[in-house]
Amino acid sequence: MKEKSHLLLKEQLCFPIYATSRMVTRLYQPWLDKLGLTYPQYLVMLVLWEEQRLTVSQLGKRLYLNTNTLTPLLKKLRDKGMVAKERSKDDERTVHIELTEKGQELKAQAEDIPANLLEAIDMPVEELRQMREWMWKLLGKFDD
Amino acid sequence: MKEKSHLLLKEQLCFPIYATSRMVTRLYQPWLDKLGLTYPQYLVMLVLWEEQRLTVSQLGKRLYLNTNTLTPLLKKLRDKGMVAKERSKDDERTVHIELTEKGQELKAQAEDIPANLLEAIDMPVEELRQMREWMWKLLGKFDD
DNA sequence: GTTAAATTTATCGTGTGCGATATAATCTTA
DNA sequence: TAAGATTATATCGCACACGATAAATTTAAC
Repeated sequence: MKEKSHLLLKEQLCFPIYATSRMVTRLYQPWLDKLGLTYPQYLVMLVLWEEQRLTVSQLGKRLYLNTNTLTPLLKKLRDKGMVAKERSKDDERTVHIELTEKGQELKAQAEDIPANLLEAIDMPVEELRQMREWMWKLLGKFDD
Repeated sequence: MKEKSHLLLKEQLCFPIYATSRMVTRLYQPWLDKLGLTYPQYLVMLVLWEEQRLTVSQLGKRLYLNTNTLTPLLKKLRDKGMVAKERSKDDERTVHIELTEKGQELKAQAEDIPANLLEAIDMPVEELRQMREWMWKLLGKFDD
């Protein structure tokens, strides 16, 4: 008996995650444009709005991003006046990233974004919550 | 009474989708390296293994990708000898993408990938199935 | 205490994604 | 049937991601 191939696009888990990720990023665009941020830059700001000040590698751990992504991205955020970079005096290898006043103020303009996105996505809140939970679980498996 | 901010990273849906997408792509890497494919290239091959021959825009619709992504990607797949490009005779605007024999043969080497990924992800099948279903539903909302 | 290993950030090269625009071919309709 | 709209693909520019490597600093081993 011939076995069925498991290579159908519809059967993959990977593909809808990948496509949904890009789709969600696109949904953010109109709001992020108003803030002058790209989507990954917005993620960095989310973390900083929670923490105010942390090192590049701490940021990387929170967002699962390496320095080869973060370094140029942070440079752009600094150029926009959103963050300040300061090399630590204790350990000259580490660089602290800190919100500027301008970056702090931007938070107020971002407060509506989550609600607007929820509306655009238009799915039952419980399903979204469950998806979020499962994906965090999945991410947790590869925290190293 | 002061309202709680909804800008916490843990509360966002967007972020785990984004991070999980990159994480899953990383999990594919070792297997895709053996095939000499990148992840988006693999997605194109998945579609072609189902359809054999279709136009650039049909591919784009299936994968939610535009030509500005597909054109250079298809050029690379052609350089690797996986696909052939042929401008249609009926309508000279359209370009047909077709599997080469080499591209066809690569499918056999890919057959194990889904099972290996399932193992690596190590989540209950039912949860994965449900996630997949919800994400396809989400994608469907923005099919235009 | 000197040196090798480890840590932290930065740099480089390749491959996407995607908005904006260009180009060429086809269709439409007055 | 010819101008204008539409369609299909390609090109360009910018911003990630990420593997590989480098550079600077600190830690650890001897």
